[in-house]
Amino acid sequence: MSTSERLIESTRELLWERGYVGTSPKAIQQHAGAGQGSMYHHFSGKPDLALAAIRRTAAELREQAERQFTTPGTAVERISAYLLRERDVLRGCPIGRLTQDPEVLADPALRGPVDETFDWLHGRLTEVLAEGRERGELAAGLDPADTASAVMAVLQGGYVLARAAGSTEPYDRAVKGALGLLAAHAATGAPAAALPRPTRERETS
Amino acid sequence: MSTSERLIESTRELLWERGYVGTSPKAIQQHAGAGQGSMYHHFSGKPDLALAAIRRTAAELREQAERQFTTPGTAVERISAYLLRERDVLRGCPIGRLTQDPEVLADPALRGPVDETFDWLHGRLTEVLAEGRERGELAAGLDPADTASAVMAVLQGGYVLARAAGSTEPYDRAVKGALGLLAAHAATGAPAAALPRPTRERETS
DNA sequence: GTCTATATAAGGATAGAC
DNA sequence: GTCTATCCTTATATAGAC
Repeated sequence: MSTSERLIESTRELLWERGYVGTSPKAIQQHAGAGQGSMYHHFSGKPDLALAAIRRTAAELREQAERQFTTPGTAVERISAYLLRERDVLRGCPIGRLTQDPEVLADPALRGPVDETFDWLHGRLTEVLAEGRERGELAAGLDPADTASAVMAVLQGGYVLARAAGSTEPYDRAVKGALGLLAAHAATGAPAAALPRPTRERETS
Repeated sequence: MSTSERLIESTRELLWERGYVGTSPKAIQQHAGAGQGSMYHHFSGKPDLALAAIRRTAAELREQAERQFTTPGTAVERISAYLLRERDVLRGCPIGRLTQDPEVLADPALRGPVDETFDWLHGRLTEVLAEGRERGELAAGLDPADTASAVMAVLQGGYVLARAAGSTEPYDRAVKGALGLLAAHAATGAPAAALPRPTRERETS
């Protein structure tokens, strides 16, 4: 892997774990096994490097999410697949995390990918839910856009609760609770069966 | 207000806005209008001061939440009151925020109040929901503990989404979506009416 | 209790040799 | 492209006078 690649990957790791303020150029260099000059040769500084890292993380998140959405099955099944996907719960969301960094939010370039990622996700989830409603899988009274936001919030909030507890339990409960509510809102006759639930620690995203 | 009080209050503000790593003793002192010696006279250092600040914020959060829970009305109404309460959405949750600070999570003393606050909140919400189920307001199939986690997650996640978007919209949508799902899960005949929704920016918690 | 030195490390970067 | 030297600022205290 090239030095530039290693720098980006190291920055992704550190941003995820320590956030923007908590990540120093020196820490990145050491993690990447690169010298100062090397870093400042490839990138103009910390914000530039962070931008590259954030963009890549955002792109990866979209790819992974899209995989659950294009799965065959009912809307509830696809939403379940998304929420129940194996995740590194205790590390939290690498994109949602950036939301707590005032310097990230203050910089339009850094904030852009964060905002756009959630926007895209909301759009996709809304589509899936709207489709399910049209097919009669979900009650007509369900608002796809609002429900999509609720699903995303359960995910993001589940991470927060899990980190506070130092355990995935609150995350698992929240997902289970949300899917329970969603299944109850399914039009009569729709299966809305729960899928198996593998949650492991320590695994990329 | 005493110097020590001003230091604690300033720390609360800064922790909320910038987090633990992002908050320096110097910044606290300036915000409090206190000198270095003053701060180190009253507190042994940054962790000590942060502990006092976090404890107070946690206590305040509990008091505010308890107010919504002791309100008269059905379970869904009390949950609605809690979620729809006026909040400073774009500032996020002053306790949930700490969850993104590795140094806070790594220090049992600092992490304790965070963990306990969510634990307490989960217990209270579970009670409210269980009560509603017993009274026949909610379907028997609803799991109070899981649903309580889902409600908390919607709140915490709603903050995250709102900050990413720079707008309260995703938060409002998530809450609306969640209450919609919850209302649908109410036993037939229960009112589960939506309450008015005032969300303002810039207001203490 | 508060103020003013003083101190060591880290943050974030530039300059210029190789 | 990478390395070393150097620079200024901030972070986080400690020491001791007032």
